Amino acid sequence: MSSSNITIKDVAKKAGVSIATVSRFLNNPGSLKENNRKKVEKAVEGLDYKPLLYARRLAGGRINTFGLIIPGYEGIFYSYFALEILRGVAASLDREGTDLHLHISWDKDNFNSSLVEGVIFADVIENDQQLKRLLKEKTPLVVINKKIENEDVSYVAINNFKGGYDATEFLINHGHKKIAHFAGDLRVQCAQERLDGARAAMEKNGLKLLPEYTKITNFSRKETRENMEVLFASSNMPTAIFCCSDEVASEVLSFAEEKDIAVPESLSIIGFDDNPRLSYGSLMLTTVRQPLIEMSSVAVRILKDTIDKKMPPQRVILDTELIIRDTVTFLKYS
Amino acid sequence: MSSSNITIKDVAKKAGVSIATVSRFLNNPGSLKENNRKKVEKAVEGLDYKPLLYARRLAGGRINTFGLIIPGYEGIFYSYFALEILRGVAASLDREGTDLHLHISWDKDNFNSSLVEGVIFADVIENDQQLKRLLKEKTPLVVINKKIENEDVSYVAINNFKGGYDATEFLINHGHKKIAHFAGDLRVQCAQERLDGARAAMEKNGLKLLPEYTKITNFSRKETRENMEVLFASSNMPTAIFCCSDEVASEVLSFAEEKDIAVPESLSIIGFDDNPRLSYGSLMLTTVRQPLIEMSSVAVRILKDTIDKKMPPQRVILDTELIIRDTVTFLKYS
DNA sequence: CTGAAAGCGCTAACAC
DNA sequence: GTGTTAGCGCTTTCAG
Repeated sequence: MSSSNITIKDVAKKAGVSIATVSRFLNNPGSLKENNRKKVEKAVEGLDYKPLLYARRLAGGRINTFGLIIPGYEGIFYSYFALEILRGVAASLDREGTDLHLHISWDKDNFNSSLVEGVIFADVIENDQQLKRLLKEKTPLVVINKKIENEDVSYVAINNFKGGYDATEFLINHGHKKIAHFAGDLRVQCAQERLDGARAAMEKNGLKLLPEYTKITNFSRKETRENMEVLFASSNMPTAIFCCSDEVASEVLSFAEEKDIAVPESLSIIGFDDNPRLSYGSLMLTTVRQPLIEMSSVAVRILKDTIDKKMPPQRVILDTELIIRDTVTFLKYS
Repeated sequence: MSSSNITIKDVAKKAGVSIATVSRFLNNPGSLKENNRKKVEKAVEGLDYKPLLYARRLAGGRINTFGLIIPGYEGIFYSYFALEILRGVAASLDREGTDLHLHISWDKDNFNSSLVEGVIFADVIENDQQLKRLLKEKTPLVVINKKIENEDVSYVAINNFKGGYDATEFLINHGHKKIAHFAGDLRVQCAQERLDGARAAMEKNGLKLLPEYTKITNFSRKETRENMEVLFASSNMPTAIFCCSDEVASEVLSFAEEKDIAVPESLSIIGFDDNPRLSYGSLMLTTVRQPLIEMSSVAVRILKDTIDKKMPPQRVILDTELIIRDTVTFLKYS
């Protein structure tokens, strides 16, 4: 229905060769005699012929398309993280002349890998089964943002633990002791790791991350606000908050503004992401940068290598970077 | 290589029926006898069978995938427009259980439609040939953001002329006469239409959009700045600028801040897009909102209708809305 | 309602 | 180098 109807046969007839020769022209032009190559080339162009990729694929050929699976998990598709990964992957693939098949994955696991040559997971959240299935089907794949240790699979992630550690220690070095952490959904690996890092930094410095200062926001603005309200109502506000994401930090910032809590004088804040939305204006967020674009391009590179060169799974961990801006200050001893 | 290897044959054997029956089960389960349906169902689940979509497609079946083509045109993939269309289309398709095949289109026209059932163009910029080709191939398609009048093709666009007109008239109604327009690349239809609208509003009110106040920014921050510098160096600054995009308006805003030009007191500004990035903070941008998400979902619906119900091409024009915020004020007569 | 069989357009042995 | 031919896994007549 949606094809131009000209097939390899038409090209063969017009060029006066067999369909096998046309196929060879398509896949390995160098193997043709100059003379034939020209004839076929002319025929292909004259007919504006494009091979039917699914037929090619069925016969064992390449289709030059990678899949990108983004977990349906809450608002992740609207998160800075997901969009940036999407951008990065799309840009990298574009450079390679590969197309992108995007799949938002809910609980159904209805992704059919037959339309792609390999798959990139933008994190794995509650879709481990899907990952396992694709692995079993021998689909070449690479996971971004989650370290999968119990399977033989490529991943590219960041050192969330160190990111959390550094941010928290930075706060401690500024004299803070009453430090809170607004964590993400702890079922999400990076959230747990950031929390672990924060906790480790506290303990390393003879402090403790108090339970009443450890709040689960699930990366959500709404839950962030609820937690801020609880904290604010208590008579025991922390002097600094390390947040699991810039989005969460942004909500803390708004809350502080509403309640006239001076930032950073009365409350220091650190985010996580380096979302450009929060890097300009009169109060720029101090945050932990994660190299999302680089993660994407590394993932694409790895996937290409596993497909083209049948390279074994690779595991890459990239570093975060603390970006120091306006929202942290030395604690005033009053 | 990336398939689970279980085919319709295996299912048929396990269920004790013919492959034709399995095929029927897949496409129209209602046509089977209760008894057989159950047997096949059990076999499919037991084997974790997923049909190979390319084989299905080759045999004439459905694959449930739409293509989205975004022009490679400069930084469009990084624009608010493109990302929002992408989001909107992805969200709509997700609701329908349809997958998305994303293609960034450069000058090569190497998009192969055989992997999709229909195509959505996020604007058409210097890839008219591609559009024509797909049309010739009878690929079901719909164009977003460009009115294609000389072909029989569906589109969903907005009334850019009216958007430009309203914005400019709003400025005029605030006493402005020295109004500038920072236009986009005029080869892009919406840019031309916004300019036309601005010009019409001026003339309707006995004014004229002066050549020296009509600047081509090509939607780029850099060119916006260059134009601002020229304007600023001249002794004849406008009192208001209507910009072709929020991005451009944002650059004007930055420039004004740097040069201590008070906004809106000395310079009123209107953008176009309603990019949320500029809708908060201490100075919120007055702008023309275009319903990008709605455009996306309408496009998806039209495409589905043309494929499923073979509906004829549809043309939809949505309205813009002037969002009044902080950056326009009445001109002070000094 | 079900089975047999003929392709869909292409690639990949296998001969020549 | 090139042509012939046998499938790839599925849908779809066509009989029964």
